[in-house]
Amino acid sequence: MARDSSIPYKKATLQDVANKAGVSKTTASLVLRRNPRISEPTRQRVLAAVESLDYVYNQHAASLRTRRSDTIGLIVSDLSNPFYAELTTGIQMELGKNHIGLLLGITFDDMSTYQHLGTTMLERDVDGLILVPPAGVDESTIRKLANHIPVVLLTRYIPNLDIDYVGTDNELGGRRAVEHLIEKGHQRIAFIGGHEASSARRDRLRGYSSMLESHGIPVESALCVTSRVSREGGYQAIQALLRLAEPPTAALCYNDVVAFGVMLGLRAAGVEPGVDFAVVGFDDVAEASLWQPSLTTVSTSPEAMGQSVADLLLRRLANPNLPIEQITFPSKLTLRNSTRG
Amino acid sequence: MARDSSIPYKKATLQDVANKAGVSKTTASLVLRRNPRISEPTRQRVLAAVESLDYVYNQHAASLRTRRSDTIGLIVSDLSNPFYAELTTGIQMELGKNHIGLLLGITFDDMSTYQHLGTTMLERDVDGLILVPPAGVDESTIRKLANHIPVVLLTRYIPNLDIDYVGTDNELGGRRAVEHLIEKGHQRIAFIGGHEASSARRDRLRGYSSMLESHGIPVESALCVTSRVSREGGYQAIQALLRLAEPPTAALCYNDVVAFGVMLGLRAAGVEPGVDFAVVGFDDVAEASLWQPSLTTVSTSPEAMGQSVADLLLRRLANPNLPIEQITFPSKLTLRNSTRG
DNA sequence: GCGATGAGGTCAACCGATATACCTGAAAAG
DNA sequence: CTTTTCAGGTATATCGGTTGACCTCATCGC
Repeated sequence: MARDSSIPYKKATLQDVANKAGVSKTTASLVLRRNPRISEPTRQRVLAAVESLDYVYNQHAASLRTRRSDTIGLIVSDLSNPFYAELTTGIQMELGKNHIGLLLGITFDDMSTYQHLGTTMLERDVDGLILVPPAGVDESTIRKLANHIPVVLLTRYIPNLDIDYVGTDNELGGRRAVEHLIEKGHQRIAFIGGHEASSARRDRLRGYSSMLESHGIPVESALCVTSRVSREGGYQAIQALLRLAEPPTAALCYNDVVAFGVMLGLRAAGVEPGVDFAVVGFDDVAEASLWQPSLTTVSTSPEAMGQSVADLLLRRLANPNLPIEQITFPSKLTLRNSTRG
Repeated sequence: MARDSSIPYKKATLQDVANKAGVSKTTASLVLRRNPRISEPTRQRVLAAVESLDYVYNQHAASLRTRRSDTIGLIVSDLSNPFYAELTTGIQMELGKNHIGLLLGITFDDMSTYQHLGTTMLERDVDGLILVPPAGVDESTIRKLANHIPVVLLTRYIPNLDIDYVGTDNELGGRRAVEHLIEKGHQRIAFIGGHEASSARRDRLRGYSSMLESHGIPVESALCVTSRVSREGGYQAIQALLRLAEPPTAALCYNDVVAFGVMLGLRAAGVEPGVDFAVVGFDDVAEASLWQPSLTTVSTSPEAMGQSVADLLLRRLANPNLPIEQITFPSKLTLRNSTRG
C-alpha cells in the first residue's frame, strides 16, 4: 500500500499475517510454502492477509533456519568479454525459472579479489557456486570452497580435483583450427594470447602443437605468445609478431576477443586479415559473425553452456550423491571469411 | 583445514570460536567487527580460534538482527549489450572496495521477469537497488520497491518520481549528433531503434527533433522507426528504410548496438557506411572505436557511470536524508569514421 | 461401539548473529 | 581514603522464519 516514504515503518512479519488471518504462525508459513496440508479457505485468508499487509518474506530468517539461501554464486573473470556476458545470461535464464537468486562476482583475474569474493559467497551461504577460476589459481583455495559448498568449475579445468566441470574440448578445438589452417596452405602459424597459467590456454595450445607435429611442422616458441585477454592484448601481440624476421602468415588466437585485436593490429600494419593473413578465434561470441571480415572460430555456444552449468548445479543441489560430472562440449570449427584467403 | 568432503560436518559458530578462545560470544563478535574496545591479546586469541576452526561468518544471522544485508541489487535489461556489461563492471569495482555483495538480475525487458526479480531482491533484503527500469514499466511498481528500500534509477528516467537517478543528457546528445550530421550536409536523417516506451529513446528523439526543426528541416515520421535493441533490430530497420521512395542519407541510432546492426545492414545492401551513409551511435561502448568504420557516437563512459551510481547508492545508504540527486552526465560527441563521408 | 486413521492445525524450540544493559577491577580525581 | 571514571568484558533478549512433536475432531473399518 502506498505510504509516505519519509515515515519509517516496521515491516509486517509472518506473525502479523497470522494474526490478521486468525491462524498460527506455523499455518501461515505452510501456506506460503504451498504445503497441501492447509485447507483452501484458510489458505485464502492467509493470502488475503499477506496482500493487505504488504508482507515481504524474509529470506534471511528462513536461510538461518534452513541453511539454504536459494541463491547461487557466480564468479567470472571478466564481464566485458562477451563470452562471459553471454554465459551469465544463460545462467540467469535457467535460475530465473527456479526462483533462485544470482550473486555475481568479477575477479578481473586478480587473486586477492577472487579470495575476497569467495568468502563473500560463503558468508552469504550460497547454495552452490559456479566458478571460473582466475588464471594461476591455487588448487587448494578451490578445494577450500568446495569443502563448504558444491562448486562447479566453468571453462577452466583444474586437474586432480574431483569437482563438477563444464567446458569445451579445448584441445580438439585447437587441433581442428590448425588443421584448417594447414589445409589452407599455411606453414608459419602463430598461437596468440591468454594467460600462461590458464588451463584453457594450455589445452588449446596442446591441440595446436600436436596438430602441427603430426604434419611435421616444428613448433616454434617464438610464434607462441601470451597476452592480456583483451583487444589491446591481441593488437600488441600481432604487431610484435609481424616484426619477426620470418613472420607468421596465420594465427590461432586464444579467444575471439584476442582475435578481434589481432585483426585490428593487422590492418593497422597494412596487412588485410582474411586476405594476407588468416585468423582463427575461439568461443564464437555473437560478434564473431559480424566483424569485417567475419571470424572463423571454434564454436562453443556460450548461452547453452550457461544453461547447462546452471542445470548441473541445480541437479547437484537436488542430489548431492550425483556422480561427478565433467561435461565437455564438443567443439566444432565455424568457417568464415577471416580464413578465406 | 582439509577434511574428507564425504563427511558432512557442522560449521563452527561464533559460540565455538568464543569457547575456544575462552571469551564470550559478544567479545568474539566485537573482534570480528573490529571494535576497538577489545584488547590486543584477546583479539589475537579470537582470530587464532577463527583460523583454527575454519569459521565462516554467517551473514544471514547478522542480517536478520541488523536488517542490513551488505548486499545491493542490480537489475539491468540485457547483459549482452556491452553498455550494461561495462556498467556492471564499474558497479562491481566500486562495491568490491566496500565488501558489499552484488545480486544481479536481468529482465530482458520483460515485465513479469522484472516483477519477479523485484520481489527476489526485497526478500533477500538488499540494502539498496540499482534499477534500469524495463521499457514501459509502470511507475507504481517502482514506487512499491522504493517504499521498501533505497532505489537509484539508472539510464532510464521516470517522471514524477522523487528518486535518485544517474544517466546521461540524452536530449543534448541527440541534438549534438544531429547538428553534426547537418553540418556534414545531410538533410534526410533517420532516427533508428529502441523501444517506443523507453524514456531514453524519447529524450534522444526529442533532441533529434528539436535540432532538425531549428534548422528548418521537417521531422518525418517515416524516418523515425523503433526496433529491438540488438544488432538484428538495427539490421532490419535500415533495410526497410532503404526501400523508401526517398531513403535517408544518415541516421542517428538509439544506441551503439543498434548502430552496429545498421552498419551491417547498409553494407549488405551495398551501401558503404561512412562513405555513402553517415551513422551515429549512442553510448560509446568499447567496441565503437574498433569497428570498421569506427563509429561516431555520443559518449557516456559506462564504467564511470557505474562507479558513480554505486557511489551514490552507498552515500544514500550512509545517509538516508541526503537530498535526492539526479546526476546527468553531460554527453559529448566523439567523432570517428562512420560520419567522415 | 471403539480403536485406528487422517485431515487440519498449533506449540515451542531453534538457527547464529547483534544490541542493550550491566558488571568488575584499577586508576584518576578530590 | 572515598568516589568517579573508564577500559575491557559478559549475560540475555531478540531478529523472523522453520521444524518436529503433538493435539483435536471427525470418519471409518469391523
